[in-house]
Amino acid sequence: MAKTNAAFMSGVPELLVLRLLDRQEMYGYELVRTIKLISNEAIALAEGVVYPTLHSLEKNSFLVATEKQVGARTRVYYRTTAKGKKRLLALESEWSRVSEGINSILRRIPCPN
Amino acid sequence: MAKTNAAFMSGVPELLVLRLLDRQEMYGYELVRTIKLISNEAIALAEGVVYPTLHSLEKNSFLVATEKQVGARTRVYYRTTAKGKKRLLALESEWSRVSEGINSILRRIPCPN
DNA sequence: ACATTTACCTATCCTTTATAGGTATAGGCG
DNA sequence: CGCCTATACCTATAAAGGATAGGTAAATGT
Repeated sequence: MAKTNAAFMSGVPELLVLRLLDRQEMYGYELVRTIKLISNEAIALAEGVVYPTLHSLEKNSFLVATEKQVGARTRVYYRTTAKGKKRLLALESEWSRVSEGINSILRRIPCPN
Repeated sequence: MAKTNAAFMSGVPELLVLRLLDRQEMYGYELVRTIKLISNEAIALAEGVVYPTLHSLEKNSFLVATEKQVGARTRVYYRTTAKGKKRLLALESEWSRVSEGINSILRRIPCPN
């Protein structure tokens, strides 16, 4: 039961997964731990969120999967495709557009009333 | 048919509506225009999003409504309650936590491979 | 031996935004 | 006057996707 991130999470799993996999190939369980770690515990995506995200991204050809044997165990590594890189750029620009829009509203000094 | 903001919008209508109404009381239609304006067109919430948000916030006692006659027309003004102000603080802190978590991941310089 | 961690997965729930309508008044313009 | 646009409110339904809660199995630690 991962700590939940109530609001502001729509689109975030897709963005972060694409971003990390664009840096280097990783497997699902690794993504879960890494996102939690490098966001300073701010974002904890449950496995039940990450795996469906990976499958959906793969289905849309944003990612490709490669199975690797590690001892007797199989890991499924993912990396971004060219299409996935384009998708990532679009999401990043969407993120900066929206988050800056929000921040520009939040930054306004409240009226004293 | 307002321009749509595909992703990254969960929790945003509630946050922005509360934030603006905490500054000064406003009515729904005014919120729609104002949010679009002061976000530099980055965020356009349709009326079909704003009105249900207002009703839901009012139902939860985060807002109170006051009807005002303007000529022969009725405007419904909303302002935050004490409970709404607390809710706003919680959402703001949640927003900064999540958005900083995301940005701290996006900021990482990509590996050259 | 047993519990925990690693590693994968899916089904269902639930929230809530998006879309697409609808009503009615006010105001500008030819 | 007649028409269009802007103002101002509203709701019903669709659609998406994150949250939760499961489940399997191997590896590792105690």
